[in-house]
Amino acid sequence: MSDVADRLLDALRGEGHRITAARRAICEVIADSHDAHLDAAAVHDLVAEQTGTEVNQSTVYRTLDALERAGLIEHTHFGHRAAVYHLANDAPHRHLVCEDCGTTVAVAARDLEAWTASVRERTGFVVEASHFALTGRCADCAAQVEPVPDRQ
Amino acid sequence: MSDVADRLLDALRGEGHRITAARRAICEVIADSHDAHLDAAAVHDLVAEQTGTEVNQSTVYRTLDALERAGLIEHTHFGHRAAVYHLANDAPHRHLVCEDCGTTVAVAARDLEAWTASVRERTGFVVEASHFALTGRCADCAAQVEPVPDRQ
DNA sequence: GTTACTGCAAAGCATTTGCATGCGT
DNA sequence: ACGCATGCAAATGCTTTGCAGTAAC
Repeated sequence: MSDVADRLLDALRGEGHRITAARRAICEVIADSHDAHLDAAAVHDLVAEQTGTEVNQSTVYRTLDALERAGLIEHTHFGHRAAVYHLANDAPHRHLVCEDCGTTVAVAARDLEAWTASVRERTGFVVEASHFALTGRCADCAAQVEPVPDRQ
Repeated sequence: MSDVADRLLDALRGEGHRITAARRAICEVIADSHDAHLDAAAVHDLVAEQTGTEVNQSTVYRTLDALERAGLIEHTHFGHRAAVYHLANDAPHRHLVCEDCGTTVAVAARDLEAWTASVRERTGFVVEASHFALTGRCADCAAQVEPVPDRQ
Protein backbone atom coordinates (compact mmCIF):
# COMPACT_ATOMS: atom_id res chain seq x y z
CA MET A 1 0.00 0.00 0.00
CA SER A 2 1.96 2.97 1.22
CA ASP A 3 5.45 3.40 -0.10
CA VAL A 4 6.65 3.89 3.46
CA ALA A 5 5.53 0.39 4.31
CA ASP A 6 7.36 -0.89 1.25
CA ARG A 7 10.48 0.91 2.31
CA LEU A 8 10.32 -0.79 5.71
CA LEU A 9 9.75 -4.19 4.16
CA ASP A 10 12.53 -3.71 1.63
CA ALA A 11 14.91 -2.77 4.38
CA LEU A 12 13.97 -5.87 6.37
CA ARG A 13 14.46 -8.00 3.28
CA GLY A 14 17.81 -6.32 2.72
CA GLU A 15 18.90 -7.50 6.16
CA GLY A 16 18.07 -11.07 5.24
CA HIS A 17 14.74 -11.20 7.01
CA ARG A 18 11.76 -12.96 5.53
CA ILE A 19 8.62 -11.10 4.61
CA THR A 20 5.53 -12.59 6.16
CA ALA A 21 1.89 -11.57 6.37
CA ALA A 22 2.44 -10.50 9.97
CA ARG A 23 5.36 -8.25 9.09
CA ARG A 24 3.58 -6.80 6.12
CA ALA A 25 0.61 -5.92 8.30
CA ILE A 26 2.73 -4.47 11.08
CA CYS A 27 4.75 -2.36 8.66
CA GLU A 28 1.58 -1.01 7.11
CA VAL A 29 0.26 0.04 10.48
CA ILE A 30 3.55 1.68 11.42
CA ALA A 31 3.73 3.44 8.07
CA ASP A 32 0.17 4.70 8.31
CA SER A 33 0.49 5.83 11.90
CA HIS A 34 2.92 8.53 10.79
CA ASP A 35 3.84 10.64 13.77
CA ALA A 36 1.52 8.87 16.18
CA HIS A 37 3.19 7.11 19.08
CA LEU A 38 1.92 3.56 19.31
CA ASP A 39 2.72 1.05 21.96
CA ALA A 40 2.97 -2.65 21.22
CA ALA A 41 -0.63 -3.28 22.23
CA ALA A 42 -1.87 -0.50 19.97
CA VAL A 43 0.10 -1.93 17.07
CA HIS A 44 -1.43 -5.31 17.76
CA ASP A 45 -4.96 -3.90 17.82
CA LEU A 46 -4.50 -1.71 14.77
CA VAL A 47 -3.13 -4.64 12.81
CA ALA A 48 -6.31 -6.56 13.55
CA GLU A 49 -8.51 -3.55 12.80
CA GLN A 50 -6.86 -2.28 9.66
CA THR A 51 -5.66 -5.46 8.03
CA GLY A 52 -7.89 -8.15 9.48
CA THR A 53 -4.80 -10.15 10.39
CA GLU A 54 -4.66 -11.56 13.87
CA VAL A 55 -1.02 -11.39 14.93
CA ASN A 56 0.26 -12.63 18.24
CA GLN A 57 1.60 -10.04 20.64
CA SER A 58 4.96 -11.80 20.77
CA THR A 59 5.26 -11.45 17.04
CA VAL A 60 4.51 -7.77 17.33
CA TYR A 61 7.34 -7.37 19.81
CA ARG A 62 9.72 -9.42 17.69
CA THR A 63 8.90 -7.50 14.55
CA LEU A 64 9.20 -4.14 16.26
CA ASP A 65 12.54 -5.32 17.56
CA ALA A 66 13.68 -6.30 14.07
CA LEU A 67 12.59 -2.93 12.70
CA GLU A 68 14.44 -1.18 15.47
CA ARG A 69 17.63 -3.17 14.97
CA ALA A 70 17.47 -2.19 11.33
CA GLY A 71 17.32 1.44 12.42
CA LEU A 72 13.90 1.97 10.89
CA ILE A 73 11.96 2.74 14.03
CA GLU A 74 12.77 3.82 17.56
CA HIS A 75 11.03 3.36 20.84
CA THR A 76 10.61 5.80 23.67
CA HIS A 77 9.50 5.23 27.24
CA PHE A 78 6.69 7.50 28.32
CA GLY A 79 6.84 7.58 32.08
CA HIS A 80 5.48 4.41 33.60
CA ARG A 81 3.53 3.40 30.57
CA ALA A 82 4.41 0.95 27.83
CA ALA A 83 7.11 1.91 25.36
CA VAL A 84 5.90 3.68 22.23
CA TYR A 85 7.31 3.27 18.74
CA HIS A 86 7.68 5.71 15.88
CA LEU A 87 9.49 5.98 12.57
CA ALA A 88 13.15 6.78 12.98
CA ASN A 89 13.19 9.55 10.39
CA ASP A 90 10.74 11.76 12.23
CA ALA A 91 11.97 15.20 13.11
CA PRO A 92 14.28 14.83 16.11
CA HIS A 93 12.34 15.76 19.17
CA ARG A 94 12.08 15.17 22.90
CA HIS A 95 8.97 14.11 24.69
CA LEU A 96 7.50 15.65 27.78
CA VAL A 97 4.92 13.54 29.59
CA CYS A 98 2.56 14.88 32.21
CA GLU A 99 2.74 12.65 35.27
CA ASP A 100 -0.83 13.52 36.21
CA CYS A 101 -2.88 13.27 33.03
CA GLY A 102 -0.50 11.57 30.62
CA THR A 103 -0.59 14.35 28.06
CA THR A 104 2.52 14.41 25.93
CA VAL A 105 4.23 17.43 24.43
CA ALA A 106 7.01 17.33 21.90
CA VAL A 107 9.81 19.86 21.85
CA ALA A 108 12.51 20.21 19.24
CA ALA A 109 15.68 18.37 20.08
CA ARG A 110 17.80 21.38 19.25
CA ASP A 111 16.73 23.39 22.26
CA LEU A 112 18.44 20.96 24.58
CA GLU A 113 21.65 20.88 22.64
CA ALA A 114 23.41 23.64 24.50
CA TRP A 115 22.95 21.68 27.68
CA THR A 116 23.89 18.27 26.30
CA ALA A 117 26.98 19.77 24.68
CA SER A 118 28.13 21.27 27.94
CA VAL A 119 27.50 18.01 29.78
CA ARG A 120 29.52 16.17 27.20
CA GLU A 121 32.39 18.57 27.50
CA ARG A 122 32.49 18.43 31.27
CA THR A 123 31.78 14.75 31.88
CA GLY A 124 32.16 12.96 28.56
CA PHE A 125 28.62 11.70 28.96
CA VAL A 126 26.65 11.70 25.72
CA VAL A 127 23.03 12.40 26.63
CA GLU A 128 20.50 10.66 24.42
CA ALA A 129 17.35 12.20 25.78
CA SER A 130 14.99 10.72 23.22
CA HIS A 131 14.89 7.19 24.58
CA PHE A 132 13.22 8.18 27.79
CA ALA A 133 10.68 10.95 27.89
CA LEU A 134 11.10 13.79 30.34
CA THR A 135 8.36 14.05 32.91
CA GLY A 136 6.67 16.88 34.69
CA ARG A 137 3.30 18.54 34.67
CA CYS A 138 1.44 19.97 31.70
CA ALA A 139 0.12 23.52 31.82
CA ASP A 140 -3.34 22.45 32.99
CA CYS A 141 -2.20 20.07 35.72
CA ALA A 142 0.49 22.45 36.90
CA ALA A 143 -2.17 25.14 37.24
CA GLN A 144 -4.28 22.88 39.45
CA VAL A 145 -1.41 22.21 41.81
CA GLU A 146 -0.44 25.85 41.92
CA PRO A 147 -3.54 27.91 41.00
CA VAL A 148 -1.74 31.18 40.39
CA PRO A 149 1.66 30.24 38.96
CA ASP A 150 3.99 33.15 39.19
CA ARG A 151 5.91 33.64 35.98
CA GLN A 152 9.04 33.31 38.08
CA MET B 1 21.04 5.37 66.09
CA SER B 2 21.61 8.12 63.60
CA ASP B 3 19.72 11.32 64.14
CA VAL B 4 18.70 11.22 60.50
CA ALA B 5 16.84 7.98 61.12
CA ASP B 6 15.19 9.56 64.14
CA ARG B 7 14.11 12.50 62.03
CA LEU B 8 12.49 10.15 59.55
CA LEU B 9 10.73 8.20 62.27
CA ASP B 10 9.56 11.34 64.02
CA ALA B 11 8.13 12.65 60.79
CA LEU B 12 6.29 9.38 60.22
CA ARG B 13 4.95 9.50 63.75
CA GLY B 14 3.90 13.08 63.18
CA GLU B 15 1.77 11.93 60.27
CA GLY B 16 -0.04 9.48 62.50
CA HIS B 17 1.90 6.42 61.44
CA ARG B 18 2.94 3.73 63.85
CA ILE B 19 6.57 2.98 64.52
CA THR B 20 7.41 -0.67 64.05
CA ALA B 21 10.61 -2.67 64.00
CA ALA B 22 10.39 -2.86 60.23
CA ARG B 23 10.09 0.90 59.82
CA ARG B 24 12.84 1.56 62.31
CA ALA B 25 15.16 -0.77 60.41
CA ILE B 26 14.26 0.68 57.02
CA CYS B 27 14.75 4.23 58.21
CA GLU B 28 18.14 3.35 59.63
CA VAL B 29 19.25 1.88 56.33
CA ILE B 30 17.99 4.88 54.39
CA ALA B 31 19.64 7.26 56.84
CA ASP B 32 22.95 5.44 56.69
CA SER B 33 22.97 5.10 52.93
CA HIS B 34 23.34 8.86 52.65
CA ASP B 35 23.74 9.76 49.00
CA ALA B 36 23.69 6.18 47.72
CA HIS B 37 20.83 5.26 45.45
CA LEU B 38 19.14 2.12 46.68
CA ASP B 39 16.37 0.23 45.01
CA ALA B 40 13.72 -1.60 47.00
CA ALA B 41 15.59 -4.91 46.81
CA ALA B 42 18.78 -3.29 48.08
CA VAL B 43 16.90 -1.74 50.98
CA HIS B 44 15.44 -5.13 51.78
CA ASP B 45 18.85 -6.81 51.74
CA LEU B 46 20.60 -4.07 53.70
CA VAL B 47 17.91 -4.20 56.34
CA ALA B 48 18.62 -7.89 56.82
CA GLU B 49 22.37 -7.35 56.77
CA GLN B 50 22.65 -4.30 58.97
CA THR B 51 19.84 -4.84 61.43
CA GLY B 52 19.24 -8.58 61.36
CA THR B 53 15.54 -7.93 60.79
CA GLU B 54 13.88 -9.92 58.05
CA VAL B 55 11.33 -7.60 56.49
CA ASN B 56 9.01 -8.60 53.71
CA GLN B 57 9.54 -6.89 50.38
CA SER B 58 5.94 -5.62 50.38
CA THR B 59 6.60 -3.90 53.64
CA VAL B 60 9.67 -2.28 52.18
CA TYR B 61 7.60 -0.90 49.34
CA ARG B 62 4.86 0.27 51.66
CA THR B 63 7.31 1.97 54.01
CA LEU B 64 9.19 3.64 51.18
CA ASP B 65 5.85 4.82 49.91
CA ALA B 66 4.94 6.25 53.31
CA LEU B 67 8.29 8.02 53.52
CA GLU B 68 7.81 9.44 50.07
CA ARG B 69 4.28 10.67 50.78
CA ALA B 70 5.68 12.42 53.82
CA GLY B 71 8.16 14.16 51.53
CA LEU B 72 11.15 12.59 53.26
CA ILE B 73 12.52 10.58 50.36
CA GLU B 74 12.13 10.57 46.60
CA HIS B 75 12.48 7.92 44.00
CA THR B 76 14.02 8.11 40.56
CA HIS B 77 13.78 5.71 37.65
CA PHE B 78 17.16 4.70 36.27
CA GLY B 79 16.50 3.52 32.76
CA HIS B 80 14.96 0.08 32.72
CA ARG B 81 16.09 -0.83 36.18
CA ALA B 82 14.18 -0.72 39.42
CA ALA B 83 13.43 2.66 40.92
CA VAL B 84 16.02 4.00 43.35
CA TYR B 85 15.34 5.96 46.51
CA HIS B 86 17.26 8.73 48.22
CA LEU B 87 16.74 11.32 50.90
CA ALA B 88 14.72 14.27 49.70
CA ASN B 89 17.05 16.90 51.09
CA ASP B 90 20.02 15.89 48.96
CA ALA B 91 21.43 18.57 46.72
CA PRO B 92 19.09 18.90 43.73
CA HIS B 93 20.60 16.99 40.86
CA ARG B 94 19.75 15.14 37.69
CA HIS B 95 20.87 11.64 36.90
CA LEU B 96 22.48 10.44 33.71
CA VAL B 97 22.48 6.68 33.22
CA CYS B 98 24.64 4.89 30.69
CA GLU B 99 22.46 2.56 28.66
CA ASP B 100 25.38 0.22 28.04
CA CYS B 101 27.12 -0.23 31.35
CA GLY B 102 24.68 1.29 33.82
CA THR B 103 27.10 3.83 35.18
CA THR B 104 25.35 6.83 36.65
CA VAL B 105 26.54 10.42 36.66
CA ALA B 106 24.95 13.24 38.59
CA VAL B 107 24.81 16.78 37.29
CA ALA B 108 23.61 19.85 39.14
CA ALA B 109 19.97 20.66 38.55
CA ARG B 110 20.74 24.28 37.88
CA ASP B 111 22.41 23.65 34.54
CA LEU B 112 19.14 22.52 33.03
CA GLU B 113 17.17 25.45 34.35
CA ALA B 114 17.61 27.70 31.36
CA TRP B 115 16.05 25.03 29.20
CA THR B 116 13.21 24.11 31.54
CA ALA B 117 12.38 27.79 32.01
CA SER B 118 12.12 28.32 28.28
CA VAL B 119 9.98 25.23 27.87
CA ARG B 120 7.69 26.47 30.58
CA GLU B 121 7.35 29.85 28.96
CA ARG B 122 6.58 28.47 25.55
CA THR B 123 4.38 25.49 26.43
CA GLY B 124 3.37 25.87 30.06
CA PHE B 125 4.88 22.47 30.70
CA VAL B 126 6.75 22.26 34.00
CA VAL B 127 9.60 19.80 33.50
CA GLU B 128 10.48 17.77 36.56
CA ALA B 129 13.55 16.01 35.29
CA SER B 130 14.51 14.38 38.55
CA HIS B 131 11.89 11.65 38.59
CA PHE B 132 13.24 9.93 35.52
CA ALA B 133 16.93 9.79 34.81
CA LEU B 134 18.26 10.93 31.48
CA THR B 135 19.93 8.23 29.46
CA GLY B 136 22.80 8.12 27.05
CA ARG B 137 26.31 6.77 27.01
CA CYS B 138 29.08 7.38 29.50
CA ALA B 139 32.46 8.59 28.32
CA ASP B 140 33.91 5.07 28.15
CA CYS B 141 31.03 3.44 26.34
CA ALA B 142 30.65 6.36 23.97
CA ALA B 143 34.33 5.99 23.10
CA GLN B 144 33.84 2.33 22.23
CA VAL B 145 31.01 3.08 19.84
CA GLU B 146 32.85 5.96 18.25
CA PRO B 147 36.60 5.38 18.85
CA VAL B 148 37.70 8.88 17.87
CA PRO B 149 34.89 11.18 18.92
CA ASP B 150 35.20 14.50 17.19
CA ARG B 151 34.63 17.37 19.56
CA GLN B 152 31.84 18.47 17.25
C1' DG C 1 15.01 -28.52 2.14
C1' DT C 2 16.65 -25.33 5.25
C1' DT C 3 15.84 -22.39 8.96
C1' DA C 4 13.67 -18.16 10.09
C1' DC C 5 9.09 -16.86 11.77
C1' DT C 6 4.98 -17.80 14.27
C1' DG C 7 1.74 -18.89 18.02
C1' DC C 8 1.25 -20.44 22.42
C1' DA C 9 2.16 -20.68 27.00
C1' DA C 10 5.06 -19.78 30.51
C1' DA C 11 8.50 -17.15 32.70
C1' DG C 12 10.53 -12.71 34.11
C1' DC C 13 10.84 -8.49 36.65
C1' DA C 14 9.33 -4.66 39.55
C1' DT C 15 5.58 -3.43 41.90
C1' DT C 16 0.88 -3.68 43.91
C1' DT C 17 -2.93 -5.66 46.34
C1' DG C 18 -6.34 -8.64 49.13
C1' DC C 19 -6.72 -10.79 53.19
C1' DA C 20 -6.07 -12.75 57.74
C1' DT C 21 -3.05 -12.22 61.62
C1' DG C 22 -0.53 -9.51 64.86
C1' DC C 23 1.36 -5.56 67.15
C1' DG C 24 1.63 -0.45 68.28
C1' DT C 25 -0.95 2.91 70.51
C1' DA D 1 -9.48 -2.87 72.30
C1' DC D 2 -9.03 -0.54 68.11
C1' DG D 3 -7.10 -0.51 63.72
C1' DC D 4 -2.89 0.26 61.23
C1' DA D 5 1.04 -2.59 59.73
C1' DT D 6 2.76 -6.94 58.41
C1' DG D 7 3.56 -11.35 55.87
C1' DC D 8 2.12 -14.16 52.44
C1' DA D 9 0.61 -15.23 48.11
C1' DA D 10 -1.44 -13.98 44.18
C1' DA D 11 -2.23 -10.52 40.69
C1' DT D 12 -0.59 -6.90 37.81
C1' DG D 13 1.44 -4.88 33.44
C1' DC D 14 4.93 -5.01 30.06
C1' DT D 15 8.06 -7.70 27.83
C1' DT D 16 10.86 -11.81 26.83
C1' DT D 17 11.68 -16.62 25.91
C1' DG D 18 11.48 -21.82 24.96
C1' DC D 19 9.51 -24.84 22.10
C1' DA D 20 7.33 -27.21 18.35
C1' DG D 21 4.91 -26.49 14.14
C1' DT D 22 4.68 -23.75 9.76
C1' DA D 23 5.85 -21.17 6.02
C1' DA D 24 9.32 -18.19 3.33
C1' DC D 25 13.22 -18.52 0.72
